[in-house]
Amino acid sequence: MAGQHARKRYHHGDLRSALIQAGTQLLKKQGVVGLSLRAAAKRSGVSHTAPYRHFHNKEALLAAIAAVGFDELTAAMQEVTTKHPRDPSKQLIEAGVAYVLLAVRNPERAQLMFGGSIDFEAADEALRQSSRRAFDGLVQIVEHGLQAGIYREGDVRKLALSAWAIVHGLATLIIADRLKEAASSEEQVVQLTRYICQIHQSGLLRHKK
Amino acid sequence: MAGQHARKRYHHGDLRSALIQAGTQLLKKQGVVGLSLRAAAKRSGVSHTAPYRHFHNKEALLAAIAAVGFDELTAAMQEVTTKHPRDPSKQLIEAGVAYVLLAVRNPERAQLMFGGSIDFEAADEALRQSSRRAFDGLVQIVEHGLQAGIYREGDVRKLALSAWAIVHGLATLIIADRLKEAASSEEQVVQLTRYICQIHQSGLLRHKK
DNA sequence: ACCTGAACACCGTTCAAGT
DNA sequence: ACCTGAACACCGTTCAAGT
Repeated sequence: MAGQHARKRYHHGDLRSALIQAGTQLLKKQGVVGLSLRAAAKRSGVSHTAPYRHFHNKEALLAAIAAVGFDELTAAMQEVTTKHPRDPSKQLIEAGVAYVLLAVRNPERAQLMFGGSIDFEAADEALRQSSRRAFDGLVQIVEHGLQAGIYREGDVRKLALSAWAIVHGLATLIIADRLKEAASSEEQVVQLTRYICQIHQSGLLRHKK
Repeated sequence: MAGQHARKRYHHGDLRSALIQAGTQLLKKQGVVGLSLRAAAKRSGVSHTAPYRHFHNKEALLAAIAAVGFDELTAAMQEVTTKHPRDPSKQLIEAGVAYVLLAVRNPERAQLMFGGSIDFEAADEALRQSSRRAFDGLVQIVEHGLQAGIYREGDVRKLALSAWAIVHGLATLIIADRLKEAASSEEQVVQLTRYICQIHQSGLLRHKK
């Protein structure tokens, strides 16, 4: 009879986590539009003003949900790096694949992370760090390539930015459903991402003219 | 004394255009969040239900605003092509610059165009065409390069997609304020875009190993 | 044809009050 | 400390009714 998501104690216990979880579920099921503070509160069995004890406003909840995504992304990058040690070329390609896969597997959350609904300048320090760590993972991979002498000379961060831009663009285009025919199955997405990343990496390489 | 945006006739005359214009202004001033059907109606001097005579729902107004952006993008691409005839390499770089500049000069609208708030699959045929034409402009530029024999062999659309992804990603990152230090002035944006596009294009070129 | 006003079911946010 | 309920100023959308 009791609400399935409600807790019975007056003090919830861990409302903050419950709201993040409820928000993530709402996001997955109803999209960014269906993610409201009031709905997350209801789902957590709490009044619609309770969230304000834990989040300054709606954007703070969105930021917390996005931060989880950036942490997962950072973890995925590190996994790729350790999985292919001493092969910076493969690291870069597979980091790209990981980036795009994370997006297509949770497009609603990716839209939150990448879609511009969150003002990163004004955001929580926690979110800023989470998102920066993800980019730093990419910078390190490019750094490996530079140290191995396979890439052209240049500012590491700018070279890494070019890699970031191409996977970010691809991920964004896919989740915006702009590439329906070219990237419908996950397998197609992986193949396409590898192809695109290889073109890019070939631009990064030292070449004899 | 009369509302500055109001018209006096019972029939507005061109409410559809007025709403698109009002919406575009609201978007520029208040961001996507401030763009409501009710606010656009008020600004056009009309009741809050009048827009439904011209737009099936809110998303249809958003789509109409975005379509203007895609048409401008297509025009910018064509301008680049005619400005640098018989130089597909320069065409590709400058098309990238045009793409990114269009975004940074109207970031709110770009967020609408690229941010995933619009479901392109379900959208108006007009919007679908507008956005496809913009991509086709890029495909043509890559096609020129292939015909000139400067690029590696490959599926035109996939090669063009790689170019699309990198400028799209760069534009998206910039308007999401994720590149504050590297791209604050418009001049910096142009330089950075050229640099990134050159790396990418170098990956597209035929190379002697 | 085109527009209005009332109504409905939602929002985010604030604030005095309760436990 | 943490939570509630009422209140405010908004939304998008529908629908009978007006010109």
